[in-house]
Amino acid sequence: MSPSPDLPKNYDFAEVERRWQGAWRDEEHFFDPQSTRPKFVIDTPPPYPTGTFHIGNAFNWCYIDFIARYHRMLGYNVMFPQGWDCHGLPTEVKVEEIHGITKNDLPREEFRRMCRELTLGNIEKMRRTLRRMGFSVDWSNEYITMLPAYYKKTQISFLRMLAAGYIYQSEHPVNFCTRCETAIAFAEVAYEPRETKLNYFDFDGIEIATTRPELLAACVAVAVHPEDERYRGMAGRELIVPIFGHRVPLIADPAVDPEFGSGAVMICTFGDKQDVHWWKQHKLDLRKAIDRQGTMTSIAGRYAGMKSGECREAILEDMKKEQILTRQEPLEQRVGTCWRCKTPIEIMSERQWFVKIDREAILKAAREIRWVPEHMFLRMENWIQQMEWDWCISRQRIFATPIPVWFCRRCGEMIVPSEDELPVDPTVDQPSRPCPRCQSRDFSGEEDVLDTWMDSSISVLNVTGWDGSGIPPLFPAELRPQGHDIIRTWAFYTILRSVALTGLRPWDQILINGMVLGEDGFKMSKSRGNIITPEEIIEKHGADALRQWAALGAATGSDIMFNWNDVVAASRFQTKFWNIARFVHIQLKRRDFSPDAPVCALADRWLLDRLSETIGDVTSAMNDYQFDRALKAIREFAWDVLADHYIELVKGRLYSDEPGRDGACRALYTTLDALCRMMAPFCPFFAEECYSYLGKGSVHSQTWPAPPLRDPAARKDGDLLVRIVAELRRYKHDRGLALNAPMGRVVVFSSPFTDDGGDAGRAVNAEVEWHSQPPKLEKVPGEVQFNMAVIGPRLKKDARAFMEAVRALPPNLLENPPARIRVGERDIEVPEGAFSLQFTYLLGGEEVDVRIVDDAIVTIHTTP
RNA sequence: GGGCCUGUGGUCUAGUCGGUCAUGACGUCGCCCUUACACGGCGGAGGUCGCCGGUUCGAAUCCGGCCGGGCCCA
Repeated sequence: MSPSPDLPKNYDFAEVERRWQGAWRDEEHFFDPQSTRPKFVIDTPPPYPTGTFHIGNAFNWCYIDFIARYHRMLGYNVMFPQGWDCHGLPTEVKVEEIHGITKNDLPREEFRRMCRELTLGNIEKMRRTLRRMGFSVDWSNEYITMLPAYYKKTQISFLRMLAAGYIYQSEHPVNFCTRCETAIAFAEVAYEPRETKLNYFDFDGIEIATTRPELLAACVAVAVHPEDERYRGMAGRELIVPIFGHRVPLIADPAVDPEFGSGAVMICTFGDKQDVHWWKQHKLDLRKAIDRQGTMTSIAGRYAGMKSGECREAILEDMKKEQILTRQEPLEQRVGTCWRCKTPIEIMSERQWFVKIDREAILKAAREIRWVPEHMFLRMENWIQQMEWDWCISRQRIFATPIPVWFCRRCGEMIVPSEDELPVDPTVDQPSRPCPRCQSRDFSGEEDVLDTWMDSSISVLNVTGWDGSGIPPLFPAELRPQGHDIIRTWAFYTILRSVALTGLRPWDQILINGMVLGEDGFKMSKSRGNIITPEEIIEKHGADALRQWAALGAATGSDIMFNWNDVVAASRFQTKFWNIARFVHIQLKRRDFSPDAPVCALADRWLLDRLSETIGDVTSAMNDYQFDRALKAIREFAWDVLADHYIELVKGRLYSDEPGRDGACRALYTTLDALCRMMAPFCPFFAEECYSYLGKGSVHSQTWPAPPLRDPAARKDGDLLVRIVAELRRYKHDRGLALNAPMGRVVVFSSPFTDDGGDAGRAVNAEVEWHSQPPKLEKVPGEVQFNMAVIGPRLKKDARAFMEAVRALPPNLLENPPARIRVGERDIEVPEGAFSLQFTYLLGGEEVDVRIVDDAIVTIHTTP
């Protein structure tokens, strides 16, 4: 308790944050596999290593770090791992850009090496931001999905699911991006509004409306609604496709909307998802008119070789020539596009790999997880329930985990490596044994690679120690923190994979955070120019201030608008608190005090009771992940209760050498200690710096504070004391008196207590006397105040009539209420505390001002 | 078109399993440089709690409808 240096006058966040960042050791945050303490494993989202850790990441990580630090203080063995989800198209594109090449110019392995190199550099940049933010990441559990140690596990998971029958390959319609030349999953399809033309043309006597004339060559049927009078009896007929001349059936299907266009629709393979339905249902032909590059195929006849867009124009032109195009009208529609490059997706039938989706099992596991906020579960539920196709996991890319499979060139047999041979790249490596069926050694390796979600959806298995079999030792994890934008992807796929590989839910709880919006209320984007980087904020106000913004800017789960004001307010709070700490430190040092001194003064016991209440509030808010409430409670307590009320009240006592001084010192010490601990998860640098002056080591190795004292009587009396002092200050303010100006004699008539240890008098610079007996004042009755919290529940319908009856009572009865009162035709019992009569008081003879504070009467004798 | 969320003083925001006086921050106005802090203190002004209707003694809070915003999906 004898840290000697005083706190500097100003808090220099830049110096302090730099110093502590350098002083803290990574080992302090390592998960301890040997420990017997309860575990708390967090399945941290592995970000995509773009090279910048943006503010949305920072926001998400703030929540995680609050939780990690809080749980460590509660005694948990916390794992806060950091992963990097490396594979994927953006890096491929970036590498092509940097080196001025296309991926097909180089051997696959060479291209991958370039991608890995870029990614490692990006990861290093992002690590720096993570450290600068003060995140207590467990770097001993870092993982990088593109490295063999990790993607080996991805391959094992693939083989396990393949063996278990979860994975199959099949020719099936998939979403396909012709620019990226790869299949994509539904989760990767973004819908965008586009203006297009609805073209009406004559189709062998029937008018058809279509937005995709270029697919005419792929037309396999025409459909009408079975009840549509216009086409009564025509189902089953054959029609000749204009321009191309092949024959297609006219079918009836209730899914056709008779109101749309002409009520007749052409079914192509494939224009949209509905076409796929009809194609399956009616067992129609398959005609591929567009290839993987978006070029028309040979079945498009004279249009073959054109890009689909050119083909559309050419066909419309030819329709005009043949005079079958009857009209065109503009149409607003939502087009499915590739979420990376915004190219409209095509639905194509391709041989692809799929993962079976077991809706019921996934839903069951999802229900076992505690969703915070609860309503986010509905998004998962809706997504699961409307899934129609299995998950397409194969991609035609390069920088990704290879699908570890070969095919025998002679007999077609599929060959998989044994698990101890992994990882493999089947385009480079060869099977270790000949084909089991035909003994051939001539193989072709699978060139398709895995969807990146196949990597990241086993993040939880990886961090919980999965070795490829059974249930990992730390499984399930305690918490998955993530944004609501990836519920249908990362959360969904992870649950799916955990169920498939372990039969269990992946986590006990999932905490969903909102999105960060720019100051203008829109999502941050380059095109809007409303991007703010974490570095920019840290530079101006420090990491702690940014962290406080994250905690306080929005209720958990809500989207949060970035707001400089909140950051500035956070740094002001730090300044305020710094001064509180400085004041306390000066007082503790000024004169020795006994750490065992009894805390008996009313104000001191009151402070400790309020502190205890605050600790309780903050604790329960933390347990519910209500960081805004938690930090708000801390701030309000520190600023209002401690600084503005308590310290103002006991200043005089602290300046004195009275014995009561020790009690105040103890109360302050206890309070400062507890506040530093509660702030530690939110602003780790600042809390550490303040705490260091207490000379008790790092605040981050302390336990979460326990309430020091519950004293309901002191609480009640102290509230009154504080209110009386506030009233006296207001009185001075109203009179134009300086707050420290002498104000003569004040007499407080209050029955609850008569001893404040002299605090009030010193605080308002007056001679304050306390009396338990009421003064001999002339009472003048005033307003009746009703307590609706009592009256409402007891009297319900009669409340209004009751209040009218009370108001009508004569003054003497109002002062001493009768047990029953006549309301209309009935006698009604008067509930206790139903109302109270306000009085104004006059003290005969002497000229005094009277103020009423709750039940206390305060007389102010301006002429002593 | 469907699902979920949301609409609170000039701005942002808390509160939404009903209880008189609606939270806080920023801004704004007035007074005060009181030996921790003017990045402070004290006090004030400012709100039909989106609109309409219903339930209730009582609605920001519950119910219905309408209007606006967001997210996810068709």
